[in-house]
Amino acid sequence: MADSKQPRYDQKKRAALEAAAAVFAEHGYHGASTTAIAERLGIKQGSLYYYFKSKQQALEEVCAYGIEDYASRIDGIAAMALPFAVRLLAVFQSHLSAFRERRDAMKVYTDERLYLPESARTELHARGSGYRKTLEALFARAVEKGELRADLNCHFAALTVIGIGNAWGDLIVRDDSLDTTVLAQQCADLILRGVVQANA
Amino acid sequence: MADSKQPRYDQKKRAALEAAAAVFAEHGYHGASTTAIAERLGIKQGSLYYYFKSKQQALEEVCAYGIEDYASRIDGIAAMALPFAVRLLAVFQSHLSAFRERRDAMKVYTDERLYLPESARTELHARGSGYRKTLEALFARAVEKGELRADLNCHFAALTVIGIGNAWGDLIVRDDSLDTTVLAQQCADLILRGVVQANA
DNA sequence: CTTTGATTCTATAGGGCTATAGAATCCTTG
DNA sequence: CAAGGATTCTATAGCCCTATAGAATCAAAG
Repeated sequence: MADSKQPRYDQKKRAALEAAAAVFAEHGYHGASTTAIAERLGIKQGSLYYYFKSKQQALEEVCAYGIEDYASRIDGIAAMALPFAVRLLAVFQSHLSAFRERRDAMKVYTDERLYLPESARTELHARGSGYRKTLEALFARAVEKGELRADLNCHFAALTVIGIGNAWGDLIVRDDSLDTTVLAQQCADLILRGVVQANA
Repeated sequence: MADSKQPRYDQKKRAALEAAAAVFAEHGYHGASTTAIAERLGIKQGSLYYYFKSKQQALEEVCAYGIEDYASRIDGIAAMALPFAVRLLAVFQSHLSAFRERRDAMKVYTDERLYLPESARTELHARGSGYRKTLEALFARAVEKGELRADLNCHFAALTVIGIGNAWGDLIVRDDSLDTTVLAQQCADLILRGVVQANA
């Protein structure tokens, strides 16, 4: 009973989440209509409220879904003992593939989460700033070990890396032909070495 | 007659543009109501249509206003014969102060222009991709001169620089305490030298 | 003071949207 | 098949929104 019913519901709930993500991503939260989300799911507008209490709750869930695995993956990267260069590559790789795999939800998380009320944003904010802090610590440790310049501002560097990831994520979402693996390598390479001639 | 009337109109039209920019920036295009824009201007909702043909046209004008000086300034930078490092700093400086000086309009340009119909986006797109091409050429020339690594992907580098500028611009808009001069220096420094120890 | 054009106001048509309530249908299980 | 819960549908209340039309007000010029 509970075995056969739950999976069916969960499956459709997931589909509802993805439909909401897709419509939010395309039209923005305010520009999206519950009718459009329902249509994408193949049900009528009113039926959507079987899965979501309200439009706003749908946004909350899409945002949480978007950041979920993206945020958790960095802990894995931080746990491994690897050279900084490898870790940084992994960070970009993870960031960019999150945009590929959950493109709509990630886009919604980055672009639409502002429209949530303070209370709803708090939990999301914790995940997001946890990500930033972990990344920052990753830089700091590499500086201590002498892998990176001693004068590096780690806070600045971490925010910039996230910014680059989001900027390319935005482009990835709109261009399927972009190769995330190549892109991640280019990003890591740029941040590591800069653009100046090594012997200059 | 034409001397005394036009200035009065132009002044208020500009104010209307800035009111629209502020409300679009805060609530997004779809989330913004013409009532809110009018209220900020101190007039009634219906009166707004004396200045704008439609809500969409207001968005177009705000976007154009946002990108206007930002896009034109890079031509000045490209025209001057200066070392690449100085130019890159100027690019970041110009990009970030555009977000400071026209914060709302710039934010609207970057976040909301997608909601314009194709036709309206074409002209804006020309300005935007002109900016990108100029920046790309700037990188390419520096590579030719041996100032930068020969293996640098200039297209990638230009897009990343723009991405960084927009990412920090987003943060600047929401945090007045950030110093754009310092930030521009940090950005330029990071891109030029990277994070790795010079003697590593 | 009167005229004339510029600017703003009031009022409203017409539409779309969210959320709810209750009926209908489906599907499983006994 | 019959019962009961799960899922979807129909219909609608109630709200806010954009855009327009025509009246009212203001301000400069004669």
